[in-house]
Amino acid sequence: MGVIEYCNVVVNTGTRATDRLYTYKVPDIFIGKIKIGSKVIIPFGKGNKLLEGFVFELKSDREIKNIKGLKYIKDVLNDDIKLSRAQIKLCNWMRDTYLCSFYDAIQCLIPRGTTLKKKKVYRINPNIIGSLISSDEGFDNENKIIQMLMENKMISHNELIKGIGYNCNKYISRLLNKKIIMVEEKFYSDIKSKYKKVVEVNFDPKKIDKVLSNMSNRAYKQIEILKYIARVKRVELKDVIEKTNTSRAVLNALEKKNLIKVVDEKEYRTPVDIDQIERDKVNKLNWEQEIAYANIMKTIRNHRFEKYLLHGVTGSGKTEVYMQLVNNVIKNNQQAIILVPEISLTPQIVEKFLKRFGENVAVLHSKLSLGERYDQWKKIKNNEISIVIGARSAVFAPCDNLGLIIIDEEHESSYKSEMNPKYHTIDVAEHLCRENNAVLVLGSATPSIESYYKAQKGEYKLLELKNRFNKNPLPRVEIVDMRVELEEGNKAIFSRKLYDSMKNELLSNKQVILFLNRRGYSTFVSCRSCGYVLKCLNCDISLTYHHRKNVAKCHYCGYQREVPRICPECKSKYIKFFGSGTEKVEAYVNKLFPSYRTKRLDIDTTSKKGSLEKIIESFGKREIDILIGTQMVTKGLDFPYVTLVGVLSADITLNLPDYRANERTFQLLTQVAGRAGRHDFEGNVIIQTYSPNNYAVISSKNHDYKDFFNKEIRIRKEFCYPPFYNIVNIIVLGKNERNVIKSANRLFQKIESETGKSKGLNNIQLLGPNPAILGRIKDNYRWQILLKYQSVDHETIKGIINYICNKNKNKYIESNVGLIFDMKPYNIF
DNA sequence: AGCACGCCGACT
DNA sequence: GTCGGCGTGCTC
Repeated sequence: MGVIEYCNVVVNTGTRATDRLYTYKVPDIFIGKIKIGSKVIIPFGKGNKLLEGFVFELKSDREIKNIKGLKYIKDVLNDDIKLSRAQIKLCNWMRDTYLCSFYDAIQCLIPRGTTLKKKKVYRINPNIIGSLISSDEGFDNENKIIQMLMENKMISHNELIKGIGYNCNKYISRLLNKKIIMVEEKFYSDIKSKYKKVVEVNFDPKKIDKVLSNMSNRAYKQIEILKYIARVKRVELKDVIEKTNTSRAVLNALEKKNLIKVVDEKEYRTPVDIDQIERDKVNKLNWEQEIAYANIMKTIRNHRFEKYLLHGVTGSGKTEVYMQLVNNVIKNNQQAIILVPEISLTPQIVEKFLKRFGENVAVLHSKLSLGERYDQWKKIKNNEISIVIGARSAVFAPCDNLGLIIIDEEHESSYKSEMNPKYHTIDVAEHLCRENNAVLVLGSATPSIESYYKAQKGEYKLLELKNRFNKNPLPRVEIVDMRVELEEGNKAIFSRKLYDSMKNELLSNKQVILFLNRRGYSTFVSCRSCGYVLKCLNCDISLTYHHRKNVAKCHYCGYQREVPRICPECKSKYIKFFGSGTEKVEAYVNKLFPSYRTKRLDIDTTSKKGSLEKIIESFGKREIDILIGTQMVTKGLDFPYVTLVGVLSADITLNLPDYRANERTFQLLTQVAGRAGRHDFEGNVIIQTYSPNNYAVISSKNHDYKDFFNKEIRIRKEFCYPPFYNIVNIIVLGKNERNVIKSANRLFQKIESETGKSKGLNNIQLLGPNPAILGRIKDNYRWQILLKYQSVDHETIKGIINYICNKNKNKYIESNVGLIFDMKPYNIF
């Protein structure tokens, strides 16, 4: 191989149109310094605009076909963010898997705020600087600008506005025309590394007496410092000054005498105050935990890639298993990533890890500042931290030495990104573990149908924890048929059973959690008398009620119908859209139980920073008797005095316009029920519903996951849903509605003909093009095309979509019409 | 995205 | 005969 003189760069132009590698020549000064993954500045396009890019490949002259006409790399930013080879591999994999651009993928892997921005800076034309004085009299503002530029060599546009005012543009352009001043563009980033000054001893500390004997008697402050520094050897500057009661001047004198060294050291901003946290001891595992632990440990020790599904009932002690696995991984000098559905909703698991592992844990959460995030990234990259805990984006933590990824509550939909690229955390984690010969552990009390199916097929190794950690029984679950309540004259949202139980528990000083599920934007049409729900005949999905047109619509295939006046099933007139009215629940509870303390836990009451923690804390201290909450109460809460959980209506999730509605219901009911009776007191759960015979409701009452799985998997097969079939959603969007519709139609036809031509593709369903349910977002019209096909055909279909939509985009798509791909949609909204 | 090239109509 | 409208295509 010849000398590395060329490199292939991904350029950040901000469009998909330039989503490929561009070859640049490496100037001599950068040969050897430029690495794969380096951030570079390159000239691009006709105007040679300077842009940021990342080196994806290095090439020798022999490997480059078309050498003439190449431009040169302008700069290599070695102090900036750098991608590892593994990360570049991950980018390529993401682009291939999710049909996103290189830069979409890169954006996931680097800390936010590190993408360089540009600003205009002005300076005086150096050629005229001598002849400037006393000319141009009478132009006050122009002179003022010149004055400012004489004082500071360079001034940004913003600073000029501050000094002169918003009308400064016209003076600037006059000065530019007269060639008195010049403009140029400068790169900057929102994040700067923070440095601290550190003092180091610069003589042999053992020979301190000799050094001291050479000091003047008058230099008592210097002597003080020398004694101190000989003992500690290295200390932060501000600490020496404080401890020895001296000043910077004294240090300067010592520095001059070469007795100490003052160095800049990168300082990390630490978002968690570790000292405040008391440490926790290792708990002994019970035999079920021990089996799971030993199984996984064996693979970790062998450095083999393997995927485990840890199916453990609520309260079975999965976290303790996680922590002991992590402990072994870090002892091996490897890194571990622990993913949780949402960091703010799972403070208890985060706390457990901090108590066990202290400052070796990086907690990545959405409230970190850009600087904190950047520091954590660098710390992980430099292998100074071994454990990363965070929500889905933490899967991209730059661990070069990965041994283990744990995904807790793996069934949660928050692991699916709804931003571009619309990745699934489990897929990314799987890829990373495969590349690193690491182990992936998916944990859940209610595994997703897809994961459990994979476990059955042997793709995941299944490990089970069937008992609660402290041998407590699972709570007793009762179903209340709300149709009967209506029949017997109770039109209230509380059944008599739930009301009585609440009264009982509260009287004996216990706590109650009420769970209600509010999904404002999607309501369904149902009969309060018989429980009948309007569904799509093709898709077996609840129809969504649209207020404006008074119609019910299918989100999958676009089928729509009028809302009937009387129930087609039982002829009653109680058929209408399912009103949430959930804001009223709190008021209603207050009216029913005026002497008890009630608190609501939802997005409204927890939007303020720290308010969620506050509510949970005071609930833990039993300052609240009744906690009313949305999904937030289903996760992770672990309080001994909670003996009753009431689900106000299982129907809201049961009738989500989604093929996962039953799965979601089973998961939610099981999770929320798991909050009751975790410690010394027995737990009770009451589920109110209009569909008491639904299999999801019944299996969750019986705590029977397998029963639910067996019924659900049959329906998935029958109605052609995952895991047997896969769905792809292509969103066509743009500001011009006519162009969007035109493109969507052309795209649809092309996909139809291409998939028709491909041999061996059976049972493909193409739905659309339909306007997306949220038809207009940020001034963009959105239409969508859904493809449903057998999972085995995924690669073929992906190839066809990529060929039509990316490689030949401008043949079928109008300019300024964009495409977004969702290769595994969770929500068709 | 931007920027140049190019083909067509309006106007000095 | 020239100026400028915007559709088209490329960016190492």
